[in-house]
Amino acid sequence: MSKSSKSEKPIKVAILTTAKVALFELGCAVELFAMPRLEFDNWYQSEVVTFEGDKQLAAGGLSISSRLIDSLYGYHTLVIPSWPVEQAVSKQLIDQLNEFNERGGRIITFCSGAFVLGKVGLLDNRKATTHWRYAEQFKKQFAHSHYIENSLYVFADNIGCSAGSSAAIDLGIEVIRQDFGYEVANHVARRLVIAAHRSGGQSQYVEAPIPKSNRNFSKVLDWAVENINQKIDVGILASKAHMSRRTFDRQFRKSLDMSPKEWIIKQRLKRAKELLESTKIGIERVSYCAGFETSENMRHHFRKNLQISPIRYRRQFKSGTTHSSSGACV
DNA sequence: CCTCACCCCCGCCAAT
DNA sequence: CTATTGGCGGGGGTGA
Repeated sequence: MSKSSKSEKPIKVAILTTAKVALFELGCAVELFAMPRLEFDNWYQSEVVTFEGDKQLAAGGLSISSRLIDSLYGYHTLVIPSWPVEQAVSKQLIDQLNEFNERGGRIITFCSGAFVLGKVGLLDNRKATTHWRYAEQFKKQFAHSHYIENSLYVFADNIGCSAGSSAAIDLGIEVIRQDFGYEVANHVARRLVIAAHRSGGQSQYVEAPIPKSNRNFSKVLDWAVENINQKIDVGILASKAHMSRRTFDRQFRKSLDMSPKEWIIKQRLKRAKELLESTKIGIERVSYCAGFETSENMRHHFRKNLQISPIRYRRQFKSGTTHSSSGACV
């Protein structure tokens, strides 16, 4: 199943509701995927759906009426905004989810929605996350899945989970970025009036309500992103975080489940992708702006991480859509 | 592709 | 006693 937004059919999205659905997360899903956005061609075609009858009771006595379906056939993406953690998943839904997954459908969950995937077994041997308030229960209940601490969202191989409310939007924006590119994602973020670039863009990688010690940690990441075009020595990062090199390495692994160097390369790739998608800057200069120093180096990491060359990556996104200036970097 | 100097990362362990 | 810290060093990855 391809994810191109060219002149093909729009991507069909199902947003699943259930009794006692969390309204904020449901709202996020609707806002991200179901708002009409006439400014974009081929925007998602989304529906709120349920397997449970024509009305669900939500908080505050609000009743929601959504389309009753008995199959996920025809949808490309399923969003599960939340799920009452104690509530069982019906046989029908289990079967539908398995089938949907095997068919190559994409599933993203917000907050407690991850419990559905857990119960179905789709998170076995996979990285996952959920709202921190369910973390302990989640780890206990789904011992086969690899719970990632302190991460706002995880998304890989067509399955994504995110933590609480605002992380849901971060995940949604990431999905939009993959489907429509960097500029469109930014545009949507702007319309939602959320910070697409929260102070340098990276505080999102560290869960917010964590006191002091982690504060400078995220500051350092912000600093790194702002200076991504330069050489970045891990030792410098450690000293900026007021930690020994060894402790920094450990903290980093614990928070982000990757090594500092790995993270830096990810950031460089991200920057390079942005430039390739939204500007016409030459490859040589893109690699320089992203801090790769040489284009061979960049090509190496593109191949390794994205299985595609920079040029081909750019061509993928050249689809008569928005073209912007030649743009200066730094 | 290869090669080589350098840098990173993580297990180990002693110290706190 | 356990938990955390941080120095060391080897093996492996990175970059020119």
